[in-house]
Amino acid sequence: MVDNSVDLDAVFKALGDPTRRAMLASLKAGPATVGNLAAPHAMTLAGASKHIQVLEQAGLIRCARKGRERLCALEPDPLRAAERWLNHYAAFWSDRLDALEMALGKTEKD
Amino acid sequence: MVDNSVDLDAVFKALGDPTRRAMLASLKAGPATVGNLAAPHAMTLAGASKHIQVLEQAGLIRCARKGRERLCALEPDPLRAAERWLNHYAAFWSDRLDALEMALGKTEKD
DNA sequence: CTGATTGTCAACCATATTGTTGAATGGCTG
DNA sequence: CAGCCATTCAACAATATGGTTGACAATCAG
Repeated sequence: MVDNSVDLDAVFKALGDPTRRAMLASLKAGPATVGNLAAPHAMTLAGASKHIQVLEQAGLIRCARKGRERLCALEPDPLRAAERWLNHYAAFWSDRLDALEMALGKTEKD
Repeated sequence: MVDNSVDLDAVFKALGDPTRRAMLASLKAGPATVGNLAAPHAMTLAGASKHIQVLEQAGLIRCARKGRERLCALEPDPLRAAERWLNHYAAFWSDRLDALEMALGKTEKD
């Protein structure tokens, strides 16, 4: 029941930005500071900080002060929840690939 | 290579709206018309039509005229691409659950 | 204490998103 | 043809998003 309280809206919205997805990818290597996450992304620190807040609100990362820095780490639960949602579609991935053509031919589906 | 030309930005953005996710869920039962997809979602047909266009642009569905209706069907590739992206994080789902605490304790990660 | 580093906050701008209405299109039906 | 049905288009409004700047708070180093 780990991923019950996950807000898929917030999670998918957060994932819908390449900067944020890149930040998550960076965090696969381990926890990182805000400045660290911001560095590769030609934008101000304030801008990056906002992205990080979006990720944190979505529950995708968790952050905590460490001295004057802020350390952020990946939080896997929401990703798993998203993956689970997508998995409900796994049944389709085998067949049904041309559902549209079939439907166009049949007009009615039994 | 099926899911190569998939725009994850568009896909995740499209998934970041509950109305659109619900529409996709409806389409699991089989192809449906615009009116059909719109029906459960207290909004004008024009509004629903826009959502459907977003889904279509993201490649998540494919639509075609069928007489005076427009028939839409699930297109699984982008969902699979999204799932694949998430899967790069699967390695985390076993351990690393408290990476932040560990990092706070250690300051350096070797 | 002074000053540099790290990050956030508030205000602001430009653009995108979500939704509405009302008119228009395309297609079936009598 | 006339009219209805399903859908889209255009214009608009409200709000959200992504980004900037400049001021501020907190912490570390000397």
